[in-house]
Amino acid sequence: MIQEAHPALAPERRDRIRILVREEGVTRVEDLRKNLNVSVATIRRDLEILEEEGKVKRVHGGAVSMESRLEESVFDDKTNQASKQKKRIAEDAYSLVGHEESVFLDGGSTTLFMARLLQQRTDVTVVTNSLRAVQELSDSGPRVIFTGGELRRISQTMVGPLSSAVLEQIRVDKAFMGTMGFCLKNGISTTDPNEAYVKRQIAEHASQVILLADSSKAEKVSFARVSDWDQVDILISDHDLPKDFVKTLRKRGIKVRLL
Amino acid sequence: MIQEAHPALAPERRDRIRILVREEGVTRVEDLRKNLNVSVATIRRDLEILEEEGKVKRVHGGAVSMESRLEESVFDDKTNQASKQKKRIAEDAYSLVGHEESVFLDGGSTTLFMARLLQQRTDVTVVTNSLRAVQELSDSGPRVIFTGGELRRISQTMVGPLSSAVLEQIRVDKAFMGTMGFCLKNGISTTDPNEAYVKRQIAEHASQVILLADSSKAEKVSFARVSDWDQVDILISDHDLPKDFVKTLRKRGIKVRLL
DNA sequence: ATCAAAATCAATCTAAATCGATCAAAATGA
DNA sequence: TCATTTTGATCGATTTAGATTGATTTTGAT
Repeated sequence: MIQEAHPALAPERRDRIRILVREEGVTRVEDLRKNLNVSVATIRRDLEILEEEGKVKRVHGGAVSMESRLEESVFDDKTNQASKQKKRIAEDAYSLVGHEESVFLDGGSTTLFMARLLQQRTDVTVVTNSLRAVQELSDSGPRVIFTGGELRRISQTMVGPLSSAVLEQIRVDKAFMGTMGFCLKNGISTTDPNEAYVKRQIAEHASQVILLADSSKAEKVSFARVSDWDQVDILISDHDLPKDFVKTLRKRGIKVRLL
Repeated sequence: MIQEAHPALAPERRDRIRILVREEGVTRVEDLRKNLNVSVATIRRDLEILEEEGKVKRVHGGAVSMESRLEESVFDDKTNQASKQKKRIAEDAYSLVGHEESVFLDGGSTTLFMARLLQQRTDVTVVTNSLRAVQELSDSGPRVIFTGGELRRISQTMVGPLSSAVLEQIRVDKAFMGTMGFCLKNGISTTDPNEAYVKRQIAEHASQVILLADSSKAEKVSFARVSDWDQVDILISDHDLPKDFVKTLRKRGIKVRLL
């Protein structure tokens, strides 16, 4: 086996693959092989792992990124474990929506599943800054209030100061929020400061804040800080969440629902 | 089997097909084949899959897009004379959009054609309260500012007091407005008072108001009054507009462009 | 309306690319 | 050193794409 001077460590290589795939949208195995100077077998093994992690979707000849953009496939991908988890969380969250309540729906795939469930309801009011959520509800369903603002294409959400203009004028019973990461020490965080700002503002205008996040987001910290745990009333996650993590949160008075 | 240097991955190719079909409204198999450099058999197989996914509808000789629900009614209908007229008007209106300008796009099918044209531009800012326009521009294109508000399902626009909260904070160089009816005596009118209110507000915040309306709307009066003619700077319509109608408007200082 | 020619389609088959499983070689860490 | 993990190579199995052929649909002329 011939190795180059600086053989990348496995996780490092996988991260490079993930980024390459994300940047291209889709990438073929052969291109990755040439790029990383390893055998196709290695690439395949890496892709297999990345698929389990929900980062990419494997297709014949290569892989499609599941991060950002083209992930219209979140719905299609029924086999994906991560996707199933999100769906379960969304269903549980939906069960919390009471009669004639008003709710806020954040961007992200978990809340998108919720939007789909809310299609059946006509007694509630849904406030959202997620373009996809609005699309789900644009034919029929509840009353829909959309926060305006500037379109952030990567997340398909509306952000920025103009969103605030609308948000300042409303209150909701329950805010269902997604997140990119949450940890005990630093609270909740996401990638974009503008989005973080919108989330923070919503949290302030909601009677109850419900965080939807599968365990893969645990102990991860993103660039933009959203809020501390004292803003959160309920966390809905899954059983892979570390026990002491759950314990600590409950001690702080946060209801934790594990699915 | 002969392969070229960079054969597109199957999902990538299908996505390109989906987009090509969406952009054209309807596309023939043969055109897709030439575009993508694959055999017709492959195109057919792809269309079969896209049809299962509900993205396109297959017809003899090609496929029709099922996305952007408007295709069904408006884009589809290439033979429809009214539709052609609207497209011409939209193209003329688009030619008025200068470099780095900010424009407002109203709801309605004519402005939707404009949205489609604006997809290519990245130097402008588009403000709109039309959900469909945002959908057109959600993948790529100019900066998009969406007015928030309550979703009015029938027109797929955002209306109500919350829209105002955003509109009050912005100004545009040009506002492109559709209408349900316009007549010399009563000015411009539309069906819904909420929408009329939004239009009025936009007109006040635009340096130039450009009315897009084919001649079928002439001398029609709808329920909700939008504004008088003195608000309008340019009218783009077609040659079927009565001559004295044009004359009177020009006398009042309104530029009239007939196509 | 009817028919025939042309175009398009669906089904089948073949070749090529890709994949998954397995095993051997290499690297890693105790 | 030896055990463990990681990587690379091989080979039969699977998937995909292109070509062919007969069936179906559309078109245009009567």
